Amino acid sequence: MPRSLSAEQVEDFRARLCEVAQHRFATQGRDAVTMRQLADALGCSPMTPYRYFRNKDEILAAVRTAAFDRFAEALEEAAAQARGDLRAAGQAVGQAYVRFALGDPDAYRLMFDVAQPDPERYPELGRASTRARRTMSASLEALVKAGVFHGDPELLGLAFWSAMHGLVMLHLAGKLPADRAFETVRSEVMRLLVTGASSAV
Amino acid sequence: MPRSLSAEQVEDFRARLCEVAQHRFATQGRDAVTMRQLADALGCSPMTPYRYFRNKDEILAAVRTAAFDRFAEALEEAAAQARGDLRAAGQAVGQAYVRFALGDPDAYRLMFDVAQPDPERYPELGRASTRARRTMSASLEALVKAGVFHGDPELLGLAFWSAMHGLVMLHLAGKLPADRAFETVRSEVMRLLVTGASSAV
DNA sequence: ATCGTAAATATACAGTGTCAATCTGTTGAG
DNA sequence: CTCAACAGATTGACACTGTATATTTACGAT
Repeated sequence: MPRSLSAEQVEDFRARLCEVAQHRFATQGRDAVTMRQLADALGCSPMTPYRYFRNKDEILAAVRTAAFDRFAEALEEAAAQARGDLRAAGQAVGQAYVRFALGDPDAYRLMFDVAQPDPERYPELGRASTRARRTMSASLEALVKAGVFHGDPELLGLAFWSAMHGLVMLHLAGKLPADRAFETVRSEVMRLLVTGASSAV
Repeated sequence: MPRSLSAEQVEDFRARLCEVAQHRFATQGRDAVTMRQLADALGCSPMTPYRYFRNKDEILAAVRTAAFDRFAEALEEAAAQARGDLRAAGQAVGQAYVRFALGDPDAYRLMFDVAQPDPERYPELGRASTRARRTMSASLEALVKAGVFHGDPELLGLAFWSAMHGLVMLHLAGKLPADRAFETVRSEVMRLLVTGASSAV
């Protein structure tokens, strides 16, 4: 029997490749990243990654899946942190959302901005994405059930998500005036949304 | 002296090229569109467009500039339509925003979703983009001046813009549940924002 | 030592944007 | 009418891309 890669070795190579690929995919877009560049960065030949991934898009899917999972974990942790107080938990999840987006803009862009040719080909990607969304809406549903917010919980969730997503996208695209302005705009958006959601339908 | 292209002929070719390029850039992204495809669609050789545009990115910039100008015009028209009634004018501009985004998703994506390598190289693009933004915030400022909304007008403008942008982006990306849902989510977002903005700081 | 085979590499191909050289066709001057 | 001059279109390269296929390398079992 010839030597064979251990699962550990395989995972190690995949991890090293993903670490290099994540930043490049996020900042330059899928097409601007070349297999030869990635191979150079890893010190291997251009075809070696093909032993660990079917093709370029599978690398992209792996990187995006990892981003969704980290995102979901951050949200879940925030929700768990302030378990007792519903209002605090909702606020914590909202803050975790933007904190993650600003702290790891590569991951945020990978999740919501980088286009993936055939997403349905990668079930793990769908699972991770669903996991993130589930946590996002859970705290809002709780607030409605508790009578703090009024309206259809799912609808409220989409509305909050839309607003936060737009805010983050404009910020990451550099369309918001200055850097300090982000927190200002964020709290303003939140003020409007919370005030609106708190008043009866 | 040899024959020379009239300004009209030049503009005609540029227009035909842009019409073909706009949809492709918007739906497939900058890199997936090839000069050879565009040339085929126009029935010319791959190098002919280079006589009318410096390179591929200049074509992209031209297409995006046109989109911004059409967008600005739609907003300006809506604002002018309901001149007398401030509240109606604000609502009209908001509706014109989403109506345009949904009616011409290609243009919306070109403006806010398609990445342009060196935007600062194309001053016309910046001008058109500024024109659109100016109209967007003007009606909101008027509402604040009239005492209908409360808060910093610029901040309110950014908040409304963020929310609408996020909503449209999620819709265009197919992340909102169903097709009918868009209008539902839109009015919910608007309900929250308007309610929040109407209450005193 | 040598054989079998997994892993890595080398080669090759059809595609890309676009530079540079070439060709085409119109037009004003003689 | 002829023809040179030159704008505009085309062709042919070149260095790049993703990746299929062929080849080489290197290691464990005999």
